[in-house]
Amino acid sequence: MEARTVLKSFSLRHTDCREEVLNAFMSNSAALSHGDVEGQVDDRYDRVTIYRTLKTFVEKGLIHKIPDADGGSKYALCKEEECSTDNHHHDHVHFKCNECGDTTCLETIHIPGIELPQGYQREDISLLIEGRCPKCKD
Amino acid sequence: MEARTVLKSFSLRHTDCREEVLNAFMSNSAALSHGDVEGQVDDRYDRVTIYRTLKTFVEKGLIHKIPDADGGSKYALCKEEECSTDNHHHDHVHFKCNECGDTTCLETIHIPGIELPQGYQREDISLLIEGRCPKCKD
DNA sequence: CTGTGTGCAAACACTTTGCAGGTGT
DNA sequence: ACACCTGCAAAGTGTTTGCACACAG
Repeated sequence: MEARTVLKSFSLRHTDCREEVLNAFMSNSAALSHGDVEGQVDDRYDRVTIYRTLKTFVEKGLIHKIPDADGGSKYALCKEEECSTDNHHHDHVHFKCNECGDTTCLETIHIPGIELPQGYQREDISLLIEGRCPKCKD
Repeated sequence: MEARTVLKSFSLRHTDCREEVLNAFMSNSAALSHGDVEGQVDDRYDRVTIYRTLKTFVEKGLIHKIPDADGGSKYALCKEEECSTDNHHHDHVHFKCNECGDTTCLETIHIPGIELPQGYQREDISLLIEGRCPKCKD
C-alpha cells in the first residue's frame, strides 16, 4: 500500500517527512529506533520532527512502541489487529537478537494466557525474548 | 537476614551506603527505582554513589533490573533462584500497577514455555503485565 | 485562511565518567 | 598498605518544550 494512502486512512496530513518515515517502516522487517529512522530518511529532517512523527504515529495507532531490554525503544508497524487512536492491542511476542541487535515482532506467536494471583487485574502485557535470530545463529 | 551478613556473603565490602540501600530493598515488597532508593536512604549519599551501588548489586547477583514499560528501570532483590556475578536466572512475571505505580515480582508465576519459530534461539526472556494490583482494584 | 507540521535553540531527565581523597579489611 | 568506595563536577545520551515560520487542506 502507498504511504500516502495509509496516512490518509489514519487521518494524518501528508508531509514529506511522514511519508519517508512511514516508508522506512514499510520497507524494514525489523523494528526501528529513533536513530534508525533518522538514518534511513533524508538528512534534512530535524531530530525533533522525527520524534514528533513517531509520537504521532503511535498515538494514531499506526506503529507501536517496543521497549528494549536496555531501556531504549524501538517502533514497528501495527499489523492485523485493529489499533486506533490511543488504543493498541498487541499480544504478540517481540524478539531481540543479541548478535545483530534486530528486534522483530513475532506476529504468529501469541502470548499465552497467564493465571494471575487473586486480586490482580491485567490490562496490558508485553513479552520480550532475547537470543539469536535465524540469521545469526552460528 | 542482616544486611551486613548478606553483603559479606556476596563478597561485598560493608559500607553505610550499601547497608542502607540493601535495607531499603529488604523492607519493601515493591521494586524500587533509583529515585525511590534515593528517597529512602539518608540524604548524605550522592546520586552517583547510589547508581554505582545499584550497578554493583546487579553485577553481583543481589538484585535484578526490571525494565519499566515506559523506559525507566526498577530493581528488586533476587530470591530463590541462584543469581551470581553477572549470571541472572529469572523466569518470573513482573507486574506493574497502573494506579499506584508499584512494580512487583510475582515470584510464584513462571513464564510459560513458548515455542519459537524455526531458527530462533532463546537466551533470555522477560514478561511484564500491567494492570491493577489487589490494593488498587476498586 | 486556519490549523497543523517543521526547524532551531534550549531545557530536561537520566545515567556515566574522571579524578582526588577517604575508608574497609 | 592496598584496593576499593565515595563525593563532586562535568560530560553524555535520549527526549521534550517554546516559539516563529512554512505548508497542507
